Amino acid sequence: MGATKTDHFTERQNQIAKIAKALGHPARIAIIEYLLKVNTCICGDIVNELPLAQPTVSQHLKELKNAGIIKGNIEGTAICYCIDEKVIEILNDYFSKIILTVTNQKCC
Amino acid sequence: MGATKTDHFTERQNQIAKIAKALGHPARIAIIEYLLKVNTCICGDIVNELPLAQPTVSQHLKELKNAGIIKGNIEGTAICYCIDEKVIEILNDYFSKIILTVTNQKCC
DNA sequence: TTTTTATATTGCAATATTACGATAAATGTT
DNA sequence: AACATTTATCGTAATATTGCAATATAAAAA
Repeated sequence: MGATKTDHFTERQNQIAKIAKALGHPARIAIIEYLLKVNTCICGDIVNELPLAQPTVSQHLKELKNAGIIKGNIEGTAICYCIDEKVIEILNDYFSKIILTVTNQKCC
Repeated sequence: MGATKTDHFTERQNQIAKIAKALGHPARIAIIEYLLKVNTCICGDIVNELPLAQPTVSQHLKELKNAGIIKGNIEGTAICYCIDEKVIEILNDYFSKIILTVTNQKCC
């Protein structure tokens, strides 16, 4: 196997899992932190920031884009990347609700 | 390859990625949502809630436990599982900060 | 003690992910 | 046009993940 049975779960569950999965790699977290640090969309330059080869970084960027976490605008030779707040907001709302429920929980 | 180069990233980046990765599967999201729904630690019963075989569920529970997202207390024959708010709080804080930074960002 | 019930572990097949060298594609520069 | 620069894609090797049947383990119940 190795293939996730996505059709057995709700769309919402698959959505959250997809976003979380895209964030489930330190290189992709590092990319996001870099985009936050420069505090603007950055054109080029991401490859030099990471300890990985250019095709690997490109692949990670593709996955972040695919999950809707970042967006890229072509700007001449380079591509401008920035974080798409919409998706981060979805995650944030989701976990906020979890926190609320959990803290009201009578538990072990 | 297939192995993540964790030693090239900060401990923090690896920590966030690890938690996110554990949440990156719809079955594990479904488990968490079930734990929230019953609103208490649940003994047994998780297997019947999911459209997956018992060993598969056991494996997903193990991964959630390994990431610190849930904790399990042995209670006779069954095991009581519940969400560990500490880890969810780490994620929530992390994404809250991202949201704050992103919304202040002048971007494409 | 034997049986039942609940969960974990093992072993395996199918598929996915990670990483990178080589190469392609696209655009700006000379 | 020829070249340089930047990012994407292809191909491939190593490893990880997913899922389940079979089996093991552990504790309660009979």
